Amino acid sequence: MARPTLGDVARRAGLSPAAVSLILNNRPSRLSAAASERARKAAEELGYRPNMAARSLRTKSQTLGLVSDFITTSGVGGQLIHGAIQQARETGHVLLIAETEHDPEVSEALPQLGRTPSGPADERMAINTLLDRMPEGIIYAAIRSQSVTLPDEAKSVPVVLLNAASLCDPVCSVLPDEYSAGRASAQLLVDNGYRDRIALIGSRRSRTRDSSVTPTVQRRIAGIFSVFDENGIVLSAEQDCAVWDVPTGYATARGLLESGVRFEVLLCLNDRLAFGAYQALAEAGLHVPEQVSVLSFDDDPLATYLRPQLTTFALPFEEMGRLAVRLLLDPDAEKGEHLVPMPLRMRGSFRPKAPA
Amino acid sequence: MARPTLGDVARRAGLSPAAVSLILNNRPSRLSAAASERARKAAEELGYRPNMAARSLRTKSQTLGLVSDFITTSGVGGQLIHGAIQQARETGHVLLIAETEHDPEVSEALPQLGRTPSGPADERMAINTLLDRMPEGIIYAAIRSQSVTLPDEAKSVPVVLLNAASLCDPVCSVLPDEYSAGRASAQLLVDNGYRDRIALIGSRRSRTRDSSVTPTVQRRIAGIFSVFDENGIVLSAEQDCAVWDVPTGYATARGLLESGVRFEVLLCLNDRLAFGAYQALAEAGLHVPEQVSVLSFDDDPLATYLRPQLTTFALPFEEMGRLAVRLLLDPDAEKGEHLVPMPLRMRGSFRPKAPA
DNA sequence: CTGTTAGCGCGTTCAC
DNA sequence: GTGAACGCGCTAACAG
Repeated sequence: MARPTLGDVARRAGLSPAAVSLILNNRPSRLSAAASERARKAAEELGYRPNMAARSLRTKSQTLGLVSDFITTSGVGGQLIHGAIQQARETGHVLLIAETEHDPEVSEALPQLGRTPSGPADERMAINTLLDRMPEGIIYAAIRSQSVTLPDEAKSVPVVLLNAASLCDPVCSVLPDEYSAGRASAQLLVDNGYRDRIALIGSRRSRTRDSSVTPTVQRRIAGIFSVFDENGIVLSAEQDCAVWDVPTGYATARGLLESGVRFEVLLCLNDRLAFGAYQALAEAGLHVPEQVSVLSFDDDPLATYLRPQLTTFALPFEEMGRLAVRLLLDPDAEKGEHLVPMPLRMRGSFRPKAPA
Repeated sequence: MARPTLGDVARRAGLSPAAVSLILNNRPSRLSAAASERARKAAEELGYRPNMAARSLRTKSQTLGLVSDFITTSGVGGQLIHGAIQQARETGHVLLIAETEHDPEVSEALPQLGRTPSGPADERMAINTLLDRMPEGIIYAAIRSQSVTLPDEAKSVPVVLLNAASLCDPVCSVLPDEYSAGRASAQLLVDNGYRDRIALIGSRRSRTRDSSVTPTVQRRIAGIFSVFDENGIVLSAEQDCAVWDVPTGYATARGLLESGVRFEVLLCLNDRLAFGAYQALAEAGLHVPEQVSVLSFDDDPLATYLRPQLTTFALPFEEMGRLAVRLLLDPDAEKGEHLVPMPLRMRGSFRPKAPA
């Protein structure tokens, strides 16, 4: 009743294990067609499957490691993993997952330093636990860090950074194309007739400690302003937000409304801010999109909960997960940043400017 | 530069690999203290770590498999995985994750049958891919099925069902304690003075095809009514909902308001319904909790986005993940259902009944 | 007492 | 077509 081994198959086929191995792996050899036939038949009948643990000792393990510090956070970790699993499966690979108990406070306190050179202890531990299983490569996923420094341990196998970049190590890293999405959002306004009465919520002129905001979103902001600048557009209002969460969105939008500034478009730098803004707009009796169009980023699940649903540029987490696996398995993959487009989810909160 | 092996350590310590193995594993043996010292020192200096792939051939793999059909869904998969990883780490185990491409439509179409006896092909494939790595056990997580039938493949190692139950196989299964939570919600109303003017949104008197609703939530409903019945409480209104999503919550609550039924408490059977209800209440100019207290289930991330924040009974996914791993590793674990309490998250949407 | 050798577990690969 | 070695670690039997 135990799992059949190569030896079992060989015995049944009247061959040696070596012969069966060659046959089942389609190795070039001069084994007779009859022998091949018998071997395959025996394997089939026994339901033989090679033991990967044993095979790993000599060849590839067909296993990839994924280390992350945010599987639990914000629900998006799931999408990233989902994409990676899907892609891995296409090549018969399986994902081994570990989490670092990354203390957000610590990494927030040292934003410029990134991490200490050798990496925190538990991070090294997590990576080592994976390496012990001989993965073919490791995906290093992070949410709170722009400049990751890889622990030495990680360098013994191919590494791809997921949602993170490294300043020191020459590795592949997969990131959302924030800059292009920023540009696209501004361009969308221009193309639809909006040139003034545009308000923006969530800029980061001042330093912040909000751990939920990835440094890469600075590119989002840069993209937005690059298009506005090119078109000579000046914002009616630009509100800094220290934190990108719902209460802040509410408070900021409310402040904006009370200030008396008029605007027809509200560009929110993420969906949670937009959610808060919706609450403030509703309170003020303003209708979306009739009186105010709202545009946002992230495509958080809540974007479709809102009424009207939120038009937003999606963080392409699933596709990022897939790409990370592809890069990991591709020996010719170019080092450096690989940007994944952030697709526009056009929904009810946005409409073209009404003719004057 | 290659990873040091047991042989490397032995050579450096001037011992045989066998001796070093005995020492590093703290096996009872009569090796001298001096030899132990040397072996440990050599291992330390080389940064030796045993190769789990090789070790798996002889002993335990320290690896657990997790198969699921919903990692990607609703963001809660992450919490389940998070809990499992945490618990696994405490015993030095690592998680191997696979996803089945489970077609919701198919399983919805056959609710009574569960799954076909042998399980869908890709599910078996996923399980086999895991088994090839010799895990010590497998966690089988599902979201859309009450009565799972395990593929034969899964029976060669210990199995724990996570968020699923089986009618045919005698296995451990981990479930949220929906019945108790249902009772607790109704009891909370009673204890706070509410005996009438209670409306409920989301009951399931009629059949449904909503794939987002686990059959176990029937217990949630049963729990609620058990307490109401015990206390002779009759609902002012009870609204069926075919789907438990935001638009349905909105439409249902709106219908309720338009019907003219008066209520001081709105008991929603999940947070998405509650979210929709909030929208309808706001439109009608009703304030939460001053005029209507709202109580719900799930503790979806959006529960804290709402204003006021939603009082809700949380699905204890992280703890469920932990428990699944504990049960898997405990040879004495009792078969059958293991229920995890659903803790009350008391927030702003609920307040005791005002004295008359 | 102290430590080693030989063989196992499973699949792959090379020399014959 | 096969025997034997190998990858790595564990353990029963054996030798000093």
